[in-house]
Amino acid sequence: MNNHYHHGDLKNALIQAGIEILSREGMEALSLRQVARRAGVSHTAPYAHFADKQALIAAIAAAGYQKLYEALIAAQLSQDDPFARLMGTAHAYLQFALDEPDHFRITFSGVVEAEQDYPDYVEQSKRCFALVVKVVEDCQTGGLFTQADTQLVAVSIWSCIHGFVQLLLAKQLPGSLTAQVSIHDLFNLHLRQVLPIDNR
Amino acid sequence: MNNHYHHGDLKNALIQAGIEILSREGMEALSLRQVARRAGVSHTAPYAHFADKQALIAAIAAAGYQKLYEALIAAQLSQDDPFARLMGTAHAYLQFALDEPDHFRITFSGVVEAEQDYPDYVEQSKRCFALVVKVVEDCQTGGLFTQADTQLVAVSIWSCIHGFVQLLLAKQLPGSLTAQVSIHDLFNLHLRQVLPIDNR
DNA sequence: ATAAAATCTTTACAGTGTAAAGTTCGTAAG
DNA sequence: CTTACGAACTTTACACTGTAAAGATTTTAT
Repeated sequence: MNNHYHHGDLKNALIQAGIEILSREGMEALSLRQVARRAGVSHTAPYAHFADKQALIAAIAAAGYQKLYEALIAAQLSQDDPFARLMGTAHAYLQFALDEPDHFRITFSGVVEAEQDYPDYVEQSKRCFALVVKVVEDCQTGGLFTQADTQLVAVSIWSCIHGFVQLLLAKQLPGSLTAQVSIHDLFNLHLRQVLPIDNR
Repeated sequence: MNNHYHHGDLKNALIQAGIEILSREGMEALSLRQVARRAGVSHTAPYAHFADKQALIAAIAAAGYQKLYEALIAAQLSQDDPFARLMGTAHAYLQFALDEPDHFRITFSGVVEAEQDYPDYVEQSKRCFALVVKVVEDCQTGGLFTQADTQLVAVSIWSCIHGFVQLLLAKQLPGSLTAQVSIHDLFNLHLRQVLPIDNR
């Protein structure tokens, strides 16, 4: 019978509840007890699936990376031109951050301290970075980039978009810069470095 | 006599205590009660000087910006060449983040939600950004940059360094990139965009 | 069938943010 | 000089948090 025991898939329910709380009430409201409440279990039930709050956050962060990965994949598949793919990747990154600012923030918060303890999180992270590297490679093999060091170019591009998004979320950019407009300018500017001048 | 009343400069003592806690024990350990304990007052004494925890964090963040400002100023004064100043600025930014990672993080955490409620914080923030804009301007008037839009170039540069530092602190960059080495490469790469090719 | 393991609950405790009311002290007005 | 007041601080109180410990229920393995 349907007792309070054996929820079925509590682990994922907790992660999902956490994401919903982030979306509705923000980071401050994310507590183990609130998550448990929303999932309809006692406040210590999460400990059967997560060692501590950090572990739950790591799982939520991994889910954030996964969502980001899917958005990036979708953006890349919708474009043929390598440069357009790169641009679409940047937009998708920004869009995720704007849609789910607190989920985005917790994903990159560095709250996950001993990241080696959460292999899921590490793997999702690497997958995303690999996606950026790949699109950069495509640009290079397409003869678009003059720069040789793929990894360095990828880090440069990722840093630029990530920094922009972070500063935007933290409201540390001059108000005159609306997100949707300036991300395009910013990228055109940033990418002009690695492209032979003006072939787009 | 020296009763527990009228500490003298409790407000600043609390800010300093908070910074020390960040330095020694990290963000998790930063609580009003701990701060009060370290300052040698009761756990509600801070409420005479700060409306709530947010307000204390805003003050700590403002202090972080101030410290960053001083580091940037020092870096800029030690160089004559505009490009060297820009490079020094980037290094100083990174150095602050490496020296005091949690103070840096809380400064840019976006934890300060209603930032208009903390004019100190806003002003320190603007001062720092103005410093970046100024060094970019110097580069432009020195004929170094081909790009016209100073503000956009400044945002691009700031985003790149900030994103790199954030990703580094969150350990989201491939381990092969050691900070001190790659910040130089990254900046050479990033700045190559706005400089007429290869005059350094 | 029974033991073991996994999942969940109840109970308990120390730590947290903050509200409320009381205490002490500097200071300004009479 | 006194007195009253307001600022700075303490004590007390409460709801909430993370997490440890022990008990209850259900599944799984032997």
